Amino acid sequence: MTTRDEILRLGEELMRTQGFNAFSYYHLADALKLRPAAVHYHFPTKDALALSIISRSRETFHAFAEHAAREPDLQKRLHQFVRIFSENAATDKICLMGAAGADFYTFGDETRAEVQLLVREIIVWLAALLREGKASGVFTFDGTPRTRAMLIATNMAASLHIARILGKQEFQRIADQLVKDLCIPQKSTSRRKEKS
Amino acid sequence: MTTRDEILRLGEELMRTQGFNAFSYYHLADALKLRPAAVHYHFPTKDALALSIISRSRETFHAFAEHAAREPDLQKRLHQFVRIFSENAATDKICLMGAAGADFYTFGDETRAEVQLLVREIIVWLAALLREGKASGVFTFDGTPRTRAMLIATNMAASLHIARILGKQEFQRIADQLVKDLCIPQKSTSRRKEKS
DNA sequence: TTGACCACTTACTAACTAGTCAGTATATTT
DNA sequence: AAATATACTGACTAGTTAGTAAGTGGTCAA
Repeated sequence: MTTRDEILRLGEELMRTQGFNAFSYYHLADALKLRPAAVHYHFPTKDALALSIISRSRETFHAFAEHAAREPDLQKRLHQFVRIFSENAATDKICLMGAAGADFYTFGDETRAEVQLLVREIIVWLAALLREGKASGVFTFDGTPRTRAMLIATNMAASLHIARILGKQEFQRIADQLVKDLCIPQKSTSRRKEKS
Repeated sequence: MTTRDEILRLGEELMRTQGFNAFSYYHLADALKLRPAAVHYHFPTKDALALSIISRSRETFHAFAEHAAREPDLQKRLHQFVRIFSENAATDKICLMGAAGADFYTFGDETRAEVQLLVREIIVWLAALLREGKASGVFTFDGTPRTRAMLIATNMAASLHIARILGKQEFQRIADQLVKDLCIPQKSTSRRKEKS
């Protein structure tokens, strides 16, 4: 692992635990046994670092999407998505959407655009999963796949905050109900509902 | 309005726009035409300020709850709750739950406890509304009122992040669908479903 | 009118902040 | 062997940070 990658990894971790404005180049350098100037060598400004962190996270999500595409069971694919957040809840991290959303107005234009791109890609991926799942009768929901994707994404993002504040056990409660809502068309009847 | 109140008001605004670690006592003092030491006079440490901001926000919510209790129509009461967030979306603010959740680990123990109290109170209030609404046939949902309250609270909190990142119009989409989910028992059939 | 209290200001500190620049050791290329 | 590029270090700056301490002007009560 290169120094650049280590800075990005630690930078993202600090961003998602303490917040982007709660750590400095000194913190990064100290933890990686470097001088602060070495961090500036790789990322001239802190905003450039933020941009690279978001960009790297986009690539990570692309890799996830590619991996998830090999899973034919759409319900399991949804679970893979939920598991990303579940792992974050376990390590007291919030997601980049939550972290970058909070620090949004301290970023420059380019970085904001990158955050926008990341969120859009997540929503688009999730909406496609929901659309396909609805068409094949695996998922049931009202409204457009995109709106439903945003409801699920917001559930996941903020449940990481709730997990920090009220306790980790709350995450699973939220996630389980969310999946239930989508996967059990009619709980009290056995009839399957199909629309459009 | 006293200086103390002005500091709290501005502090909360900055916390919910820039983030708690993105403003300083100098920023507060400068905007209020004071010296930084005057801010320290009212709030000795920054964590004491955070505690007071959260505490004040709890009182604001208590006042809201008292006001909302006078509304007999539960659907309208839900709309009043959603309107709080709608106003925040319009002014590019995130809610205190979202802001405090992001900065959670930079707070001291007392302040964290106060954040926990705030979130718990919101969840308890919302769960009570849902329970009452389900019993009277106004709302329909699966799972416990508390879990459903957390799903709705997370939708509201993170939709403010989404509104910043993707645009304000996204908030209303999310809010409308959320209300629809709760208030329209069966969209394609006219049968009412009751459980427990 | 004295004294006490309140809400500050002035002046300060020590630590930290992002960011710069001139070097330097090491490897790679020519 | 010389030139070049990479990945740094050391030393630095100018500005900002939270926080302190001593003093000041005003109000109010005894």
